Amino acid sequence: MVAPQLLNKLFIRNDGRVGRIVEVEAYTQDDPAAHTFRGPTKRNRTMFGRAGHMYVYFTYGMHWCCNAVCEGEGIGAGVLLRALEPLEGLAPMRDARGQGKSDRELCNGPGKLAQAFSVKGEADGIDLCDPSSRIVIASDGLPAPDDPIVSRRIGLSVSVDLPLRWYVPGSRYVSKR
DNA sequence: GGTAAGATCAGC
DNA sequence: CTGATCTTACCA
Repeated sequence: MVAPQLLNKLFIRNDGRVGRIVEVEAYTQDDPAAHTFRGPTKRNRTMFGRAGHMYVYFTYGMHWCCNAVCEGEGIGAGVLLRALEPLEGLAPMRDARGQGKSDRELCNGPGKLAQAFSVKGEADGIDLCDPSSRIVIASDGLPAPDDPIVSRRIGLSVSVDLPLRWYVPGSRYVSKR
């Protein structure tokens, strides 16, 4: 399972916005809660593509969410980025999120971090491992925690009990404890 | 062509 | 706890 390996990696936009990934959830194709459960559709097709690309989807009529595709071509699996610790570019994040937001409120939720980084549908499918991409995931040397907290995922109506959510112990930037 | 539900968030 | 808001996917 690669999901917890994304913890402590950096989510970087090439305009200077940088956040550290502190919370993730995993979705595999055999999981009824995953968008890929019933096979490829127009929306989820990038999750059936190459690993390391970004799957961006729109939900609840107003929110975008970012995922890292995790399995090889033909297998629909990914990791939802649920929260970041904002490190750089807090001003443009606040411009996107609304003034008056505390540091903690900028990226402590999947819809919030997408908004903070101005990620929308156009970003679907970009290669997060290609240094020339607008958005990448990279390491600054800080390894993933060896004692990540595991819990149930959030906001689901099926597969409610699977332990597929991980977050950095002690981080005050997770969406929920 | 109609519709129910949704990997959420902000405000009361 | 509830309302907002609208796309997607499934069914007829």
